[in-house]
Amino acid sequence: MTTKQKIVEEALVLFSEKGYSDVYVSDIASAVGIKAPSLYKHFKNKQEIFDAILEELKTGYTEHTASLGIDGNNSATDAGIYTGLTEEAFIEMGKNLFLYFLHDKHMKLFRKLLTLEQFRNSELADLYSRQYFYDPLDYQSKLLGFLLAGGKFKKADPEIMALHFYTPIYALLTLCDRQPEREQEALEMIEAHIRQFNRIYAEDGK
Amino acid sequence: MTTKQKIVEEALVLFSEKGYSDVYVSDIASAVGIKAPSLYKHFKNKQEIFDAILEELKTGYTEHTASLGIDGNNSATDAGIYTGLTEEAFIEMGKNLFLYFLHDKHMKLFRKLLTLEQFRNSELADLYSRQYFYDPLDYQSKLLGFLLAGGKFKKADPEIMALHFYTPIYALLTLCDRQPEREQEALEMIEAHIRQFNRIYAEDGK
DNA sequence: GTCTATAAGAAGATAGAC
DNA sequence: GTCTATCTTCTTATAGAC
Repeated sequence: MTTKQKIVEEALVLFSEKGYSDVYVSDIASAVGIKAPSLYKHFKNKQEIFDAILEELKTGYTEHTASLGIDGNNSATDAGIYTGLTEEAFIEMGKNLFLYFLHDKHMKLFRKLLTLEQFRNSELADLYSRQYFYDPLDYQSKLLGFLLAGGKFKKADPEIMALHFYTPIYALLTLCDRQPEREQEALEMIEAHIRQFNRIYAEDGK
Repeated sequence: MTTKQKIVEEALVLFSEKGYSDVYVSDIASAVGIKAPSLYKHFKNKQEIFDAILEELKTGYTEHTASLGIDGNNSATDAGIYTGLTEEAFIEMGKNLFLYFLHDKHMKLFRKLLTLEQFRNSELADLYSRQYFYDPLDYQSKLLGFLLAGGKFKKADPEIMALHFYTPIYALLTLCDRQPEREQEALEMIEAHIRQFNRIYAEDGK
């Protein structure tokens, strides 16, 4: 890995914990293992390091969503997978999704960065909303729309159903970002949540 | 209002937008209408201003929760109110709760402050979790427990039911903190959410 | 590309007049 | 209690040697 890449990487770690202003150029340099002035051979100034992080965040997210087929192209095949799932497998899938969001290094760092900078940067506010509200809801609602069409659930608005499925996971995610020691408790709530979600949305009499 | 109170008030406004480090003592002084050195006649240093805000947050929240009866004493009477509600009134109540959280000046400022400082101060992390996760869920689950006992809903775990009721509202609240222009859209989602919540938790055949 | 030395300026805090 | 002037420290950034 080049020094330039290391700088971006270490800066992201620091910014995600303390926010832009409380991270000093010398902190980043230290983390990389060089002195602050050397850093200016790679970036014009501190802001340019932050911008490089943003670029990575944006391109990375675009690639990620494209691969997930959030544009809707893959939902049909995804639904094919889900319709055959048992409740236990469904729960395992929910937990795994939560754990991926929670522990994937770049996901976590970017999410915390967005949390800290959302009120001062409207571009980041928009990115946060898309990444942790609209896109997951879109994806889930398309998926649930297919399951609904397949008769797996009682008739309901798939968008609200997605809200009911996703927002508990979202709330627990932000809880664990803040207090990682609550992860076990969060996982137990997710399991109970999905079990009850399945039950209340199950067709009458099931 | 004393100058000291004005300082705390204006500092809160500024901290909630930009976070502790990006607000300068001179900014606070300006907002109050004095010069920075004058401010040191009222507070020993910048941190002491922040601490005064925290004190206000903590005492204010204690009083607020006590008045709401989050300790459980009032849930019975509250349930008495809710059992007689029509769906429309239930929706109106949900919207009003959301709007109160969203627009009440101190609620909003403190919430944004907690959001910005949660990763650097474990006391604030804990306060955030209590204030926007555990306490609302406790309150709602007690309330829903009474409604469940009254036969208004199908049998379910009231804690998870509270999760299903509250977390969509929480997610929309944080969305609107970030992007206030989405308030109308959020209100519409809350209405649709509560309608569907009532329907899926309704006893079979209702 | 990395270093030491240092400039330039910002921000917190104090001294002392009024 | 508020002000102007000032001190101190911290932080970004540059200069120039290696």
